[in-house]
Amino acid sequence: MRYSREHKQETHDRIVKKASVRLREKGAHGIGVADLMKEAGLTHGGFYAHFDSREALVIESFAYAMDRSMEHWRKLTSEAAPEKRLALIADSYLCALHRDNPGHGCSIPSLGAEIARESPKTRKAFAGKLDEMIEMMTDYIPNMPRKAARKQAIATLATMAGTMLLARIAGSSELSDEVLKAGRDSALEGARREPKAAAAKKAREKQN
Amino acid sequence: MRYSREHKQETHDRIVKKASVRLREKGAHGIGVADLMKEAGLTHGGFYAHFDSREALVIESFAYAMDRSMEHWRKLTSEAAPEKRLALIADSYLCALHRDNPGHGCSIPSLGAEIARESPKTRKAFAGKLDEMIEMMTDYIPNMPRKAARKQAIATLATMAGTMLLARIAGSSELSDEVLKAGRDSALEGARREPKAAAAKKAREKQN
DNA sequence: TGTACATCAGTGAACGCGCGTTCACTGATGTAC
DNA sequence: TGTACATCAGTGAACGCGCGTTCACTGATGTAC
Repeated sequence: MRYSREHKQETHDRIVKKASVRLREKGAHGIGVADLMKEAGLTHGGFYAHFDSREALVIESFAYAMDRSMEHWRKLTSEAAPEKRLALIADSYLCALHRDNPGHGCSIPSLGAEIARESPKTRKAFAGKLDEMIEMMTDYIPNMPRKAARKQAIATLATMAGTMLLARIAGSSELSDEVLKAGRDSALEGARREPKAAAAKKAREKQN
Repeated sequence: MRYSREHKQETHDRIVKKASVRLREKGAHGIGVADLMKEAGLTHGGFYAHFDSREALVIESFAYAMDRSMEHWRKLTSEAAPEKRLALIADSYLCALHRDNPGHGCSIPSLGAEIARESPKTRKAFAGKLDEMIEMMTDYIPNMPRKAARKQAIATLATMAGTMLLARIAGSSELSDEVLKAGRDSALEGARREPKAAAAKKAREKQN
């Protein structure tokens, strides 16, 4: 190798990083290879030294974005009490800052629909990251049997993503703020109430 | 006019109707003018006798689709007891048939993200229909002050749209069925429990 | 240490293609007489 | 009723443009000696 061993990897990572922002902003088909390369300070010709196709970049970019979301959640919750973690995530997700900056936000509301229409390969890559995200949220729901917690995690994530989608359709209007607020209050409802099984278990533990 | 008075309008409506299906299936940018006209049994040249631009067709098509969704809900609930209406809508929304046939389903999960990125004109048209839909769902939540009902309607719609989005990302896998089920059980939670204010009002009414 | 050579990340012109849009034309149909 | 004319929804070739992809080339850098 002529360039230092890390050089190519660094460039590759820079392209993915910049692309992940612009793709979330403009949509999976909303920006071309030439512009994406320009974002990384390069010309379009070099693209295929790094990726087999445009679609390959799309896959890497949204996987990167999903990883950043999960990393963000991890940091956000690392020092919080277990029962407060899910609320921290939901509140930081359902805010105007996230709504107005899709480029640095969750890929599900910004790219989900388009990715679901892509090739099975692309869709499955997204589905895998989705499952990771669900598993992560499940870990943040304490005092519930795993199965019930996972169900609640899915419902909360769906409410979060759906609320963000509606809020972005509404723009940054009064309606949009109303939507965000309604979603925020609703997202955690299921997790807040302690289900019977968990309550019973807790009671048993107290007795011992 | 040479052709019968209704002829042009009929053709126009046919284009919109067919386009609304294909656009929901393929995305707001996923199919071209020529193919959309072919769907209606026409050639692309005649397009601009009916629409100012491709974007104008997109606006008409999703408005048509949103109206069809609301009409469907109206029929679905017309003969049901008031307290069962929301559940009927949520159950018919969160089924595999809807997931697997985006072309005949709700525009929010299929077109929402793309429309949110379009021109203000397009986005506002969508936002208007969204508000109509919220108002309609609010009417289907009985025994609640209007304001609380509207909040619940937004939350339920967000959960429905978000669940469908996640389910489509997951394809038609086991995960996808799990997502649909979790969303179905969660969508109505808020509406099922009677809030204090409504309960108090009911009690007062009983007393009189 | 200095020089000649090899490598390969990155360049930029070029490719075929499909897109949204325009436009001169057609021909079926309604109207005038 | 029949005929000549006017209209205009629809046709299909053509337009400029931007896209994803290819490819011959460049030149900065690492390596061999």
